[in-house]
Amino acid sequence: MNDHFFQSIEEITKESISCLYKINPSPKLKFQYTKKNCLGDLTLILFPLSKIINKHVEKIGYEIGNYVKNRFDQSIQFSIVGGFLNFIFTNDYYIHILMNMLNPDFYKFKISSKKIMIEYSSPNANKPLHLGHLRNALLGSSLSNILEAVGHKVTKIQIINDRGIHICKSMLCWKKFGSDQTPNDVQMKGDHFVGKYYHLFENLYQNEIKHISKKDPEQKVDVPILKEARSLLKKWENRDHQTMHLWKKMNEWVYSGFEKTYKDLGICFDWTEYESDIFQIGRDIVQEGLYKKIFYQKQDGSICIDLTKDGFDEKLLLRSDQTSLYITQDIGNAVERFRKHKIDRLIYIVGKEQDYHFQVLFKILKRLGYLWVDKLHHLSYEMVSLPSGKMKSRKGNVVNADNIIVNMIKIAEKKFLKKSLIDKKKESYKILGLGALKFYFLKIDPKKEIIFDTNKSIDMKGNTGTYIQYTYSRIRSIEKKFFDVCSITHYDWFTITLNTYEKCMIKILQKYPFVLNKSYLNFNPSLLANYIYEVSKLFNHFYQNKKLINPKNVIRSNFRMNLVHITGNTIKLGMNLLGIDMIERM
RNA sequence: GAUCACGUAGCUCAAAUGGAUAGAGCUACUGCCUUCUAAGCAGUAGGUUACAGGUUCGAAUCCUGUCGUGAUCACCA
Repeated sequence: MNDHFFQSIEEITKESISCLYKINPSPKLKFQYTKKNCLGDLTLILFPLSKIINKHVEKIGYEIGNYVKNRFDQSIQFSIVGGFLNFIFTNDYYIHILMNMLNPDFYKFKISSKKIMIEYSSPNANKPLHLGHLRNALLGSSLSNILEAVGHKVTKIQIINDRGIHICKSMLCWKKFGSDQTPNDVQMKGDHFVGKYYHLFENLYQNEIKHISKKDPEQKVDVPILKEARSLLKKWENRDHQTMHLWKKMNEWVYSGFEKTYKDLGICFDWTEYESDIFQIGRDIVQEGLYKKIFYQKQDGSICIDLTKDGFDEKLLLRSDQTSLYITQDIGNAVERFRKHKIDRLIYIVGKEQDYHFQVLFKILKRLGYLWVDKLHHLSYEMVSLPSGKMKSRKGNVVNADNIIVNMIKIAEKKFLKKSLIDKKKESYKILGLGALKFYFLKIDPKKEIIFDTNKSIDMKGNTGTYIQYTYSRIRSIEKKFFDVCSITHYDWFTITLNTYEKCMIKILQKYPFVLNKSYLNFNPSLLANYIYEVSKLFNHFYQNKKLINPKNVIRSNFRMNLVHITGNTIKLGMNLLGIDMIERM
């Protein structure tokens, strides 16, 4: 066997250029996978080279092509179309690739090994998680998996907003109208229970401001119910015993509700931060910045930074009464996270409505002179909306995550009962329903809006989680069948002439590390999701057109089973990184 | 109004960061189960990539402008 088989064509091509044209260091080469309808497997784009070498593209193509072909002892062929040098793998080369993939090392990556902290989900402690949180949490969770898969050490955190006026609103209403009921008394999830009182407040408030004239909007802040909420906040700030007790109690209800939702979704965190613990941090840094004249103090005592030179406005960092703001906390928290945990990167998964906030935050930290500013990343994602438009809590059209989860599982059960589901278990419906839901959310590019139609629910055909699940179960079922009718032989595959389906499968399976890396570099799980779909689709073409098991041709059946097995593993590996469980039979 | 993001088939989404003839699924119609799982496969139909310029060997992708949608523009979070 020749070593060249496991050396990449890219490397040999690079070598050819320094050898043939004496260019050092060799220029960045533009490789791509050959387009579907062109002959070939890997393509080198010659236009940029032609400029550097100052020769006609075709001439360069022949020279490089021949060099590579010879170095691979003719097991790579090539053709030139326009400015594209297409390398064509021969039969043997494909078989070598397959054998390479059978080595478990193919799936072990150490692309990079950094300590990365990733913050996601981060809900308010006064209502259940909704579709927006669902997208956020699924993104964060799967991205964490992807980061780990390429070798990073990942710390997953959520930060719960458990203090402030909005928390006092639900507390107030429970005090007034809750008649001492607990979630248990009414058989409700704790977060839904508390959310009920939060919405009650909003309704009462809307009712009170209805009569306020538009000419005097300032009156809105003076309506009785809001005054009451503010006085409760004051009590909380003064650590009034009763208020603290109620606050803790209600928060615990909410957290137990969150826990259930997260558990259903298979989402977890390494730890949770609470704003009530950290909202004061950052004040020292603001004082320090003031001392260093990076910030300035206004007449009323408030502290600001002027960011107009950077295209932003003036930003308030500490109120005139010296209380801190969200940004104050975020400054302090970022500094703390780097100092305490010695992290190399910090990723915030937060919706795009906070793009400006993060731009300003990063700019302020830069002005303060922190060198790790470029290690911060805000992964911004578009909103989830309904066909009727945006979800707005005031409009009352917020779809909570629990309802969707329950609904999906129900749909799965209903649909699958009609089919010949082999594993008629509750657990299977759950996996199938949630898998469809998660895939639906993750296959879409984070920066694109998701329009979620609860009536249409989620498709089970075509580019869906269910399609992939079905393909996977089919694969496992074929493997079982194989052992019933065929025996295992040793590799003797070089006598086999591969057909197009087999070549396509090998080609796409070989892309897995490339796709995973791309997914990581772009912080984008949708790339992986779309790839898994592609793998499934190609497999189904293969399956429908070729008989995979044939007891009369044991060698070929063995070869195909190895290919099938790798396909199944790749699908499972990828889906698991998306946070989706797979079932073996359906 | 200003800033930012997005605009691809009737609908939902792709397109290897500037590459070859822009691809899938849904929907509609036509075929394929005595044979490894038909939740599948094969086929037909559907496009001036919002519009107009520009940059170069080459643009859905980069630049400028216009239009449309959304987000942000608090001593809110």
